[in-house]
Amino acid sequence: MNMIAKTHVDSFCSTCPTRAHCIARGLSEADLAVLSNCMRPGRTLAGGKHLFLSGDPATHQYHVRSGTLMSYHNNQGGDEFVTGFYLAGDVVPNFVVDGTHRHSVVALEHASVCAIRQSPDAGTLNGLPGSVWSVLTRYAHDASTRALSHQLNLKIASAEARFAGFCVEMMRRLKSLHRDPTDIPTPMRRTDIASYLGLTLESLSRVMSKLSRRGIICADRQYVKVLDEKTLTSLAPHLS
Amino acid sequence: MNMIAKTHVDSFCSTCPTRAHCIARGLSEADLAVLSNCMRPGRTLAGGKHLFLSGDPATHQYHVRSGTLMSYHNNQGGDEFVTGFYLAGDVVPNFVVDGTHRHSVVALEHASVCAIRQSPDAGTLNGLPGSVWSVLTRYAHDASTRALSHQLNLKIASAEARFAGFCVEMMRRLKSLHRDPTDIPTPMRRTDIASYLGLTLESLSRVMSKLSRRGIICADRQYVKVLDEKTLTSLAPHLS
DNA sequence: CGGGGAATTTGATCCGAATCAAATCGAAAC
DNA sequence: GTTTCGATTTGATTCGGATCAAATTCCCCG
Repeated sequence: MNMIAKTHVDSFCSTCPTRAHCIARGLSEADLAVLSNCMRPGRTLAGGKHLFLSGDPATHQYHVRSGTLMSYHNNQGGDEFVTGFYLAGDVVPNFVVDGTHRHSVVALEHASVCAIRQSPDAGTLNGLPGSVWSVLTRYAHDASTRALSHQLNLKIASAEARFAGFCVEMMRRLKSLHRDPTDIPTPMRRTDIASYLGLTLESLSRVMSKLSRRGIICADRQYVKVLDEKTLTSLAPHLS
Repeated sequence: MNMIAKTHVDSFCSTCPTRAHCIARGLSEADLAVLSNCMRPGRTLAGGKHLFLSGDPATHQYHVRSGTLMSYHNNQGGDEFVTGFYLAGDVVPNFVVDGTHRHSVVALEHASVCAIRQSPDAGTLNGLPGSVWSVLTRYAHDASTRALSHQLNLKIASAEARFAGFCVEMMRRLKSLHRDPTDIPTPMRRTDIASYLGLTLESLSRVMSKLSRRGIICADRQYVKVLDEKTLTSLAPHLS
């Protein structure tokens, strides 16, 4: 994978042209010096080259120093979705499940990025407990992973697929909490679910009625009981 | 605002039922103790109560300890979009522009959350330079803000509004880089933009042709020149 | 300068979700 | 138990984007 090319460390934050607009904006010279200890040398990419590929282990968090990057996700169904474009100063969002990237990032033109390690090297922490570091980086991972996953769901035109995606997503979370995934609690209103899925209340209702008639779910005001998890999952092929 | 209720600090991570599933998962007892110094006492919310409202200053990052929360965004157009649901262990994404929240978060049922300060209190850092802390938290802010903004764009059905939203978003970034916002570089293919917007290549092409005919933009393979920024912005009313 | 192939635009038709409208269900109050 | 109002379901129609198809433009290369 060779995620971080061992290029030379010449100019870092203090000489960076993007300094005023990146996540390190507003820091003093002294702070920048400290920060440099936690950052890795910027990596440069020729247009068309990948920063990382879907499936690579997620070890760093990146932000753009110059150029333009693009991220895209390919599901097993074969279709590909572009999930974002990134200019100088932008953070490249992490879409990580089980420690590996779930989207690929490619340079659209000559570009360079800065990197910060998910698990910092010993010695770079200046006294910061590793636990605090890892929790802070997990914030960034978790929030963007969830948001990107939902983005994919919204790009699916079919109302049925969107609702199935919602159920699959909820089931995943319930599983991770060791709760029964086939009992999806719905303390929110139908209107809220519809709004979340970018559908009208009526469309959502129709989809739910149809799935109920087909014996795939059984909906109640408080719960959605999943009767046929396999079929329901197959209706949301876009979620990898 | 009283964002953090001064409730008593009884049980923290070490006695938390969600401990195994939250962002602090996998940490040792010793690490949890260190982490507790950086965390604020959990806040409990009755169903229907807000964790924060759109417009409140963004001072903390939250994750859910128990219960269910919902986030929603209301733009000036008056319509409201639900942006997410959060269960125990989930990170509540920050949608922050200029230091204030751009979405509201409400408890759907009795819930409790843990909070970590954006700017840590002196004394909680154990020697950690504040710069590193703020950069790490900005990663989380920036990534989820961008993703949530795009989510809103995808919920807009109209192809025209989506493309306008894309342009507005790009213009914002160019402005923050002090580059000419009316010259949007497009090093990506039309297919990529269409995929990003959840449209077909043909629909995107039609929209761009129409806006060109109306004299609002002038598109080239490499650039989109914005001729009438005001009108273009008015076509994307969903982006606040 | 001309040829070839990919990228993009334009056209015609179809389909599914939005919209408008009305009926039914359900929980809380009386 | 009944009333009542909001939440949800169901129905009929409309509209916009997807799809299928074809023309055109733009580059790259010889």
